[in-house]
Amino acid sequence: MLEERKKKVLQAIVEEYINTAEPVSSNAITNNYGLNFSSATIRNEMAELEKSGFLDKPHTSSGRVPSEKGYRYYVDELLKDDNISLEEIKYISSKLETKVNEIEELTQITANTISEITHYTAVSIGPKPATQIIEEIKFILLGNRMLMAVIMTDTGMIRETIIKFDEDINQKQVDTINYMFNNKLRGQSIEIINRPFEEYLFDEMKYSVKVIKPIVEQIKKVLIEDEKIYLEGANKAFELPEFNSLEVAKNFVNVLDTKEIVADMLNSGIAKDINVYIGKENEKEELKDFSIVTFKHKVGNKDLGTIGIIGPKRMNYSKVISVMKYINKKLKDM
Amino acid sequence: MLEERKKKVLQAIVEEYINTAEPVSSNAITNNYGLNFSSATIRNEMAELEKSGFLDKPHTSSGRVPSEKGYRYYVDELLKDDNISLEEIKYISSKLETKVNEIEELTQITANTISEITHYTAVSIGPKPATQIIEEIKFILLGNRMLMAVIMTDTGMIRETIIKFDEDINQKQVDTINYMFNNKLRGQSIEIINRPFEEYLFDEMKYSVKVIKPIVEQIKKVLIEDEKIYLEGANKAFELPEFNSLEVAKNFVNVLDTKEIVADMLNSGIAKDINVYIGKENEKEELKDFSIVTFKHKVGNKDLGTIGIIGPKRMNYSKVISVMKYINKKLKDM
DNA sequence: TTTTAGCACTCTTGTTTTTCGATTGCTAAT
DNA sequence: ATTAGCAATCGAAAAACAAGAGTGCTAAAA
Repeated sequence: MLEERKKKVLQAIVEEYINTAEPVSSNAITNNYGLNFSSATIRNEMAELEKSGFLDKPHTSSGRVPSEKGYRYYVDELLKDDNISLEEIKYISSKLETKVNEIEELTQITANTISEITHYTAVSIGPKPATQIIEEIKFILLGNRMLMAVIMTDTGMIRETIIKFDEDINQKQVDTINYMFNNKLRGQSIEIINRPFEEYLFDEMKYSVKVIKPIVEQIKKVLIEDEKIYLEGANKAFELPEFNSLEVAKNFVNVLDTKEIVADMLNSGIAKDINVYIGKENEKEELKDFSIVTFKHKVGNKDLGTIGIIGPKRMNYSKVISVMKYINKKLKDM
Repeated sequence: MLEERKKKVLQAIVEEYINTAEPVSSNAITNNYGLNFSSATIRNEMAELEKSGFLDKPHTSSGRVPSEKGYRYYVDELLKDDNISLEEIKYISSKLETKVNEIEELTQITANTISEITHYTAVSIGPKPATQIIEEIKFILLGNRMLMAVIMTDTGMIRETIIKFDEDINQKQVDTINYMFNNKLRGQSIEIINRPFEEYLFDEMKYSVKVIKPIVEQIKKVLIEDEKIYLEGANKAFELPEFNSLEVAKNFVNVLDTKEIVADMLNSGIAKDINVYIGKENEKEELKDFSIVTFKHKVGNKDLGTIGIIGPKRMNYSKVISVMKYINKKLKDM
């Protein structure tokens, strides 16, 4: 679609801009990026790239800046995804070999690793409840009026929650509850918990609404409503020049502080393992000044959690995507 | 120590500055705050207050700003701690009446409430491990190679963690572990876990290092190393004019991102229920531009968690302290 | 003795003007 | 098709200026 030289010019401008955060002049990329032409020639190419929407110009007499279309073309067609050094590979390996006890811990460590290598802020979230199957559920009596429920799913996720009662319960009752719930829930999708709780009542009606209802409600809360979101390296963003704008900085803090935005950001884009959203491509208005790269940690069809990198549109896509691809391979091997 | 009128002037300047964030001129406080004097008189007082270190002047021809000494005097001597409205009281009550299952949840809700009412950022941390007594510890077998340990303490804190093994364990073994650990740990301070793990070995040596060691290590990790910190309303700070300075904003995000700073900030100052640290009074260099007010949630001598408010030195101490005092009373009644 | 009116002086803030330099687009030569 | 050359454009930084807010001091008033 673009001639070879135009591609080179676009790539040069994107990469130069990613490095410098300054509008790129025709002079800056001549005799570089394999562009052995005079600045005048480059200028002509730049003018045409601007006309077709790949570049923007902050003002008449300034250099060029990639437009969102420009970034998109770069990401889709020009970017190299082997931008990862031996040291980085070693570092990743050492981090991922940490012994973890739970799947969500691994997702967190991965997010932390990506953040450290790319110097962008990372957020992570556990697997989506809807896709998970309940493998076992255990009730443990704590004291006389407290029950802990531990739910294990097929993805290796373990969630626990505490339920308090107004009256004493004994071990025999707990055994029955254990049996009842496992009978109803084992092998079912987590979503089943959304059904009216009456369904959990036994015919015998031994265990009344008083006992069953709070259990179901609490399990629902912890499994479906309470999406745990982890944040890594929020302060890293403040080193970037785009954060000299109060407006942008404020917006950023706001986004990270709003759970719903982050959750949405991570949950959109189911298609691929790695998804890139550039500026206004993001559904959420609040993210229009940022780029997001999400990475779905999957094994087969099983969703094990999602990690997102949030940074300026002038993000080092090549580095981020390279690291994610490498980690993806690494995790699949584990 | 200060004459009555000087106190009034100081108070007026502190409160005016808290409201406006602008240096306070002699004119601004005449015929106000009970100061029915001409601006010239006030000017003389201000000059003397400055000489004795209670006020600062950004430059020769500007109004006055409280110094840290000024704020300190205000907090210690002048501040009113009944700065709380009926609506606020109602709101607090409704929030604190939420049914919680765990002590740390209550601390979080309290932090959230304080943050919402004062519009400052709140951080919270659970009770200090050192002060807690282990009441019970339960081990639950999950699958064949995983153990969940649930530890309950006298403060109502419940912590759970998962331990993975390389080989199968059976229920009988779990029962023994249960018995062993409760035997050793029940009624002891959490700190006991810091002792060399060999002490947990039975004479019979039935359960080898292989089993005991990972359990002790994991419990140690979750109880002592892993201080859970919660953050409420980080974005609120960005509404304040002092955060227009990139420097300050950056510092702030950095502080909140560094667990150790926050933990230290919350753990210092054991003396009173409510502690105020103004600017450089904070031990940590990073906090020198901020004021911290911490609130220790205690029942008797038992530490149940700490909540901290972080904001500009120009903090509304009166509001913050009033709210905390009210909440303190309210919590004690529960 | 205390308070206040009056005024010169200081310093910040905001605005306008000027300067400087980077970069472009176009034209004409290569 | 490429490039050298150059006028034109615009922003960013510096300089110059004006306005205003506030002080400190002095001398008069209470």
